Amino acid sequence: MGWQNGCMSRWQPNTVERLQGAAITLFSERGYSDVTVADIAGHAGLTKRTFFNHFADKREVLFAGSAALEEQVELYIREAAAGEPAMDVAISALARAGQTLSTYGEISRLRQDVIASSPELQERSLIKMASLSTVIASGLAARDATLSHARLIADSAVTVFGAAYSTWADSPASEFSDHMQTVLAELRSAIGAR
Amino acid sequence: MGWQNGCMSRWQPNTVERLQGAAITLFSERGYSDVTVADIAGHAGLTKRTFFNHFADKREVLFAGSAALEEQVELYIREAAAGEPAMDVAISALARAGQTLSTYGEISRLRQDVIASSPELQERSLIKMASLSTVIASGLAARDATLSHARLIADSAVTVFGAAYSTWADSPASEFSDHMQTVLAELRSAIGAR
DNA sequence: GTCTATAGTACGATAGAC
DNA sequence: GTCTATCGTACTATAGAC
Repeated sequence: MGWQNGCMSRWQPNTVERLQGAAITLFSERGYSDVTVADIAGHAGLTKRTFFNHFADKREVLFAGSAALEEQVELYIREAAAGEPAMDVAISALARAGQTLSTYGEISRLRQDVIASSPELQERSLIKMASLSTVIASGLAARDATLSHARLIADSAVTVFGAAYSTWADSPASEFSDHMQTVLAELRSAIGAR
Repeated sequence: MGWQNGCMSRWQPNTVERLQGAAITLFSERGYSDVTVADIAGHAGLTKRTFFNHFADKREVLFAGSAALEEQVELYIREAAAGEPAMDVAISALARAGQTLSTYGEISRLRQDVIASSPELQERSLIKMASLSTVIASGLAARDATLSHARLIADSAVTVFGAAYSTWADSPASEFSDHMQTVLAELRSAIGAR
């Protein structure tokens, strides 16, 4: 057991991150359903009890960052200039908040594959995206638009975010915001040509 | 009890539709969680056993048409002209398939409100929309695009579909495809101005 | 049908940091 | 002393194997 840090803390730091890392590693190796919560906790030098102290259920370990992401997005939308078009506000808020994802790096690809392999994880992912969209829609509606218009913009921006995340996860060294802009351009040309 | 039809059938017709109608009526009156499956079945002159013969669970009664919708959309995409832009194919397939919704008429508004009132119904709705998007993406990928491009188009088209459904449900006498075109134009102007 | 493994919960105890 | 993060144990519910 490791007293790695200078002070005499009894516990290793970064509990949540260690659990996330252990979970993604084990899920990738053995598959989501063949890994127990006890396995994950043990791999991180912790117990099942502690796992559930940090995550409401087994799926949540893969979505731990989503609350922070939402908060950031909400903040960026509030900070945006008053006259800026709603779609630009939403896209750049997501692009900026998404930069934080770069701390995960290579893990993101594994995470994507794990989620793609399990219906219950895909379901949870959908819920997280919908929640993110709701946050954005509220933020935009508070600025200028009607709620239904804001929802349309928010849903579309989150669609772009999801696509950008997919391509970015395949080359996590690249800039996330570049992927956002690329996907946005792709969508614009698909929808705009008339 | 009604022997309404000329032949000597023991059962009233339109079992599924009656169950749907009963469910939406009762859900609207009492709220989703305060209505049991037995209530719904009884209201339609049937039993709980029959309900589960037609629907996998309580939620499914509100999403019974989705499989047929997917099949129609899939067909329309296969039938589309080869050179047509992917987004146009997706949008018009959804617009055409959505016309079938007009048989529900006023019920649609109630259905929307019920879904909006229950997290577990919203969750199911998300899954249905994602499934619809997957069908569209497959269809488009078979035509021309890469899968990731097809997914972007499909997700966006389904977003438009969802928004169009919301506004249409508020005035179900109007043409569904008009709502699709209106929302598409709304999105185009939000995303396109540069 | 029984049996088993696992998810998830509840309550308390412990050991440090401050 | 308080606060917080961990751990121990016992419990319920449920899904799958048999």
